[in-house]
Amino acid sequence: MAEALEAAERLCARRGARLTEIRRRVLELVWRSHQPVGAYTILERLGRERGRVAPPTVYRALDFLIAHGLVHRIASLNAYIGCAHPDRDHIGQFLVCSGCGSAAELDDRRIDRAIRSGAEAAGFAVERPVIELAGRCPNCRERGRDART
Amino acid sequence: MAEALEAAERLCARRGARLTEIRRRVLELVWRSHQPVGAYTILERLGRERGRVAPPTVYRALDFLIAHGLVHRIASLNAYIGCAHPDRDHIGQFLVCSGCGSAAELDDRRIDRAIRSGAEAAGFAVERPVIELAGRCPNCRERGRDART
DNA sequence: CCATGCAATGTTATAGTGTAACATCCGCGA
DNA sequence: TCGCGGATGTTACACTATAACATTGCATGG
Ligand SMILES: [Zn+2]
Ligand SMILES: [Zn+2]
Ligand SMILES: [Zn+2]
Ligand SMILES: [Zn+2]
Repeated sequence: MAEALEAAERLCARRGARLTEIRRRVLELVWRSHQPVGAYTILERLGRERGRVAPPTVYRALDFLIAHGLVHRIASLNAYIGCAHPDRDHIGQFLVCSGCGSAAELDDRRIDRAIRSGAEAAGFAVERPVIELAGRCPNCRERGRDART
Repeated sequence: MAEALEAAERLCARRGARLTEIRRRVLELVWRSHQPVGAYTILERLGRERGRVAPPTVYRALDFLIAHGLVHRIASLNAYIGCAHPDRDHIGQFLVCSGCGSAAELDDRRIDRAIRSGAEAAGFAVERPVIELAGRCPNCRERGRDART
């Protein structure tokens, strides 16, 4: 996580983007959670440090982080997660565990190729794929733990 | 669309599920829209016919329709769309056009295989994939029309 | 130094999406 | 008839996100 922060610093410096205090703090909070985290959870945690914080503050920071690929949004959860490889220009593919709530990022070229060629066969040009695979992570799978869903 | 309604009737009859007046009406409204449609849009349209209708009425109908595969939810749009092949046991893969707002369902085995094998390689068992590909449909692509995004 | 312009943030209010909880109705079988 | 379970009605609320406008703060050229 510390390295994620450093990577973010470097990346922003290189691009001339300003990783301000708030943006940096939001990024930290996203990383600190080991699961995808909701905007209002961030809001609340940020509020503990800085007194009252309003939703736009958090959403603007998230917008910035997402625009720079430092954070991904997981639409099926309305939640946000840090990206471990913001340098690579990539789309996210997510493995979302319904047992423990964790999410891992996958970056499988074959999946990317399959969706692009499948879509192309239908005459469709993919721009922003949303790939979010709900299921069971290795841990939860092994332990046959009760689902949270 | 009429045939979608009939298919729904048959499917529910076969399963002993009750396609009640409201559920049927919601299904019609979903199909009548040629784009993915939001729950509150359905709510409003349903309200025109039946006087005041509250959100749970619509959400319950949608839950039923989704459970029986008659309707899919598109998470990245918070919207719902009718399924043309409710018989086939399938997951949905969607091509969502950011130009005209339309959405087409794709059912590409190769995509399904690619995601399952990719996830499996990470020890992850996929249960409910969410595949929503935002991009340009053939029409909008050709006409270089202005994006809505 | 000051003007001034632009990006970032603060602030208030509101829009949009979805559910909990409990009441009521209605058809069907014991 | 009585009771039961599924469907619907009703109210209230939780959660997610954005619009609109005010303010701050910093860089940059005059
Ligand atoms: Zn990533
Ligand atoms: Zn798990
Ligand atoms: Zn379908
Ligand atoms: Zn289009």
